[in-house]
Amino acid sequence: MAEFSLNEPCAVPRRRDPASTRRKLLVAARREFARNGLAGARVDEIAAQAGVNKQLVYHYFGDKNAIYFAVLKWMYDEIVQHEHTFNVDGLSPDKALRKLVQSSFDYLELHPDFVVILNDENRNDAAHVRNLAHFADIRTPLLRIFSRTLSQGVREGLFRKGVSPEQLYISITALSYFYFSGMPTLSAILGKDLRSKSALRARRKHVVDFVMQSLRP
Amino acid sequence: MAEFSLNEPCAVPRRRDPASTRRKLLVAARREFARNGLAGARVDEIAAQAGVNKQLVYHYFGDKNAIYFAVLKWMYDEIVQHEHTFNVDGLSPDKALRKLVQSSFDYLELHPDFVVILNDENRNDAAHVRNLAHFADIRTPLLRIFSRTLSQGVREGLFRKGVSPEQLYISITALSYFYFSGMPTLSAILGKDLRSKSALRARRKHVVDFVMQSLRP
DNA sequence: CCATTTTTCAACCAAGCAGTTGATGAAACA
DNA sequence: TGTTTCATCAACTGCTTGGTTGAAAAATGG
Repeated sequence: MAEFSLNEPCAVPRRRDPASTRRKLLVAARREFARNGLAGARVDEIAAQAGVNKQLVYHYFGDKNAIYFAVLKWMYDEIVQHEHTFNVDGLSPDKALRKLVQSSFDYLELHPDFVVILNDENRNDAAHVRNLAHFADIRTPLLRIFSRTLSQGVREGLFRKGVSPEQLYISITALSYFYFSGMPTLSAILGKDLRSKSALRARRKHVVDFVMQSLRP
Repeated sequence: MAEFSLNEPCAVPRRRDPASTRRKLLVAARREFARNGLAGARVDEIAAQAGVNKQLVYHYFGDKNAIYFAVLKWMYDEIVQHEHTFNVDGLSPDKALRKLVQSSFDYLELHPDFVVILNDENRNDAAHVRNLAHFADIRTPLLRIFSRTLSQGVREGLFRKGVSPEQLYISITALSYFYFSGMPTLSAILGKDLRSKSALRARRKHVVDFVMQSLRP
């Protein structure tokens, strides 16, 4: 009987490509953590989705927590990079704020993984985000832009006085974030699909209006 | 050598008290699910915290999912009951809304478990909440009160036109909910403790102002 | 007091899981 | 070409965990 092994070298021999393997693992991990959270995620599943052996998770990252941390750092870098592309120079404070609110809504719409992983991080008492703070100033660039825009708008008489930039930052984030983060239960409660094109458009408009109206002098 | 068993009847013999046992299990489960989510929660831990044998979880509820569902239903009943105590009759729409916004903030402050369990439910795509919808109309009473108050305020010229009650419901909830749900990461980012008395008071005031200002005609 | 039902429990099991081991073979470089 | 380094893998280990079993103890009811 002829020996026939599934383990012989493939017709297309696999190449050694550590960078690509690492990246594939990160992508798979992000999906898996988003779907199931840190506790619910399965290392086997991450490896399978990445199409590599489970041991490589340990080889490249150390353990489950370490790859989770790497995913978190990756997401954070993405956000900071994105926020650095914001350009509101030359815009009046109200136009600028409008644009910023829209941007933060759009970002969350395009990155559902971020929302759900951040939720998990919060349940875990931000243990890893706190750790991230050792590497970098995690105060997002957006907060600084908000502060500048707000105070400039107040000076120009476009916005009312007495609004704290930090509170505003939390509120603007909240209005968009909660919509996406609570979408499943909200959809169930309201009995409509909040992910539909029209629902998204309606929410986006409401959020912008709500903020701008609130800041009127 | 004298026999000495840890299993002999206790000095204070345990009483059979199914109702109390069930309740103790629910309380423990709620804590455990809040701390670790559905996937992360340990049935052994629930039983231990309740001070009873693990098998009682299965005896009274069936399986892990079933007790999770029971916790969810319990929380929901609590909320509905709480919202039924709202009484804004006789108040002008603006006073009424102010009171409602404060109440929803206060409720979340007093029920951190609720926030964190609802987050988990959302990550699970609201699978259980959807199920809850088979038992009852889960559209919360609060939504109806909002609707009435809003339209009355518009009629009386106290609020601007064109605000959808559903969007308003989402926004008011968002402004408070996100503060609590995102507290760990927000605290890390802003570098201050958002759970402190003064921070809570400041946020509460901001939320109320933010909403009321936004609704001005 | 005895039979029956309900509540409680310790011990156990099978499956699933994070993490380990030891080997193979491709690159790198001498 | 020989040696070293490192990416890759299959198979395994030990522990955790959801769930089961069979029976003792407490109430119930005659």
